[in-house]
Amino acid sequence: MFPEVKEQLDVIRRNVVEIIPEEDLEKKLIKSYKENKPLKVKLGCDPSRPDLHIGHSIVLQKLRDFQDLGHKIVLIVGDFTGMIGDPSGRSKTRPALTLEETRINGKTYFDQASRILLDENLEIRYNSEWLDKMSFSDVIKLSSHYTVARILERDDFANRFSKGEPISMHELLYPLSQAYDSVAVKSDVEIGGTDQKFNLLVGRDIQQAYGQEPQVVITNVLLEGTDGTEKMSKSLNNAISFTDTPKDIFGKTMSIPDILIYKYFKYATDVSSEELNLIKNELEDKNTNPRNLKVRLGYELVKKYYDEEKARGAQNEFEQIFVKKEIPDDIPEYLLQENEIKLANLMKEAHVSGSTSEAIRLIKQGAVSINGNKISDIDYIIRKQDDLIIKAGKRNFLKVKVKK
RNA sequence: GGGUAGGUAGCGAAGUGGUUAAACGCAUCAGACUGUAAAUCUGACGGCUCAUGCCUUCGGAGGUUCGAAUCCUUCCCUACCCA
Repeated sequence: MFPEVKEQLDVIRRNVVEIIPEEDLEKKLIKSYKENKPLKVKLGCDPSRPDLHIGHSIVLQKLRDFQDLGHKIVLIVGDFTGMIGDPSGRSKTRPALTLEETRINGKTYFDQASRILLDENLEIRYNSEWLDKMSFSDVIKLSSHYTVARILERDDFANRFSKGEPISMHELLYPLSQAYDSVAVKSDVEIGGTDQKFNLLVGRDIQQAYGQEPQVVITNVLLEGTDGTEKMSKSLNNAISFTDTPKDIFGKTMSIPDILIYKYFKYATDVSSEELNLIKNELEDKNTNPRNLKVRLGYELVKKYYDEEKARGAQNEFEQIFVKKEIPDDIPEYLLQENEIKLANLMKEAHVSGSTSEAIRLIKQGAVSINGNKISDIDYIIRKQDDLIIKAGKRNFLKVKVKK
């Protein structure tokens, strides 16, 4: 039923950062093979930020590999831990969510994750199921299995502590509760990003403390965001989300720094390893314009989350606006009611700008044009005549329609 | 319980009675340029029918003063030290 262990290991190793410890994984695979019993592979999902981005796709893809090999994956929605908020990589305490909010977010999470995962060999659990039922003495018992010194080994806690930033008691419980999830579902393997390494390892210790065989930990690459430096994150405004429009996925891709091109191809798209090699060669060739590879990358990403047609469309539209500087086909419309109105006011009305002041600023800066003619008069008045197209900045268009 | 240092625009961080809508950095937006929504340079960046004008901001509420982010009172919040 399962492929040979060696073959499985090859698939599992691909694109991951660390397998801790690798011998244990092999042992578990051998056992599973002999007993014809799938491994349980756990992933904790953070329901506080349900918007999945292409950085998440790396871990999801790895889960998919396990599914394809015939193993069982368990997604744990941290609806209960969501009330704590994982402090990983954060410098601040995160806002706690209500149980209900985390449930709603959990739902959105799966809708998006299903673009990569299979429905079979998939189990979804909410950790409130067991964590909410723990008594205070259960919590004390759990806490007794770990020490403060070890918790403080975690970089982000250590940093915050030394900088004198607040760390609430309940945050210290986060790694423990996540570890307890592993006990509750008896996971064989847990996967996550490299930033999760600490939490994942705590899972091993806690499982042992509860008399279980410790899980194998697999960490995956973290993808930098479109800014090229910070890790991709919705809150840093550098993420390409699953739910972004084809236009946005393409456009954001075009804005990444050149050095990230290969990494994005490798970890975020479905291109084959042969193609990947070709891309690598092209990138090393000084005669290649990296822009062309970015176009290809944008195309691949849109294709992955939508389809080829949308990918072509997004590419065409991008070239239309930015290369040929034409007006895109699909732009917002505004129905003009007044007989005459100041341009700046209209811009605010139609949400082209956030305020009249901003609109005036844009006009002053020469960013606004009507039907292609630049407007520099801040008091410019629009009269009810024919339909017209206002352009503010590079990609902000508005079609003004006149009621006939 | 005692003590000390703090809470400033989206974020970080100056400013300790007037010329401060508040330095600077990041983020953001625009213009130029380009290989592109990269990089770089320039500018803008609380709101107002843009005006050497008005209004609203410096944890909250009061107060002193011609005038307060700056002084006083009180409340709330955070960190650290001592117990």
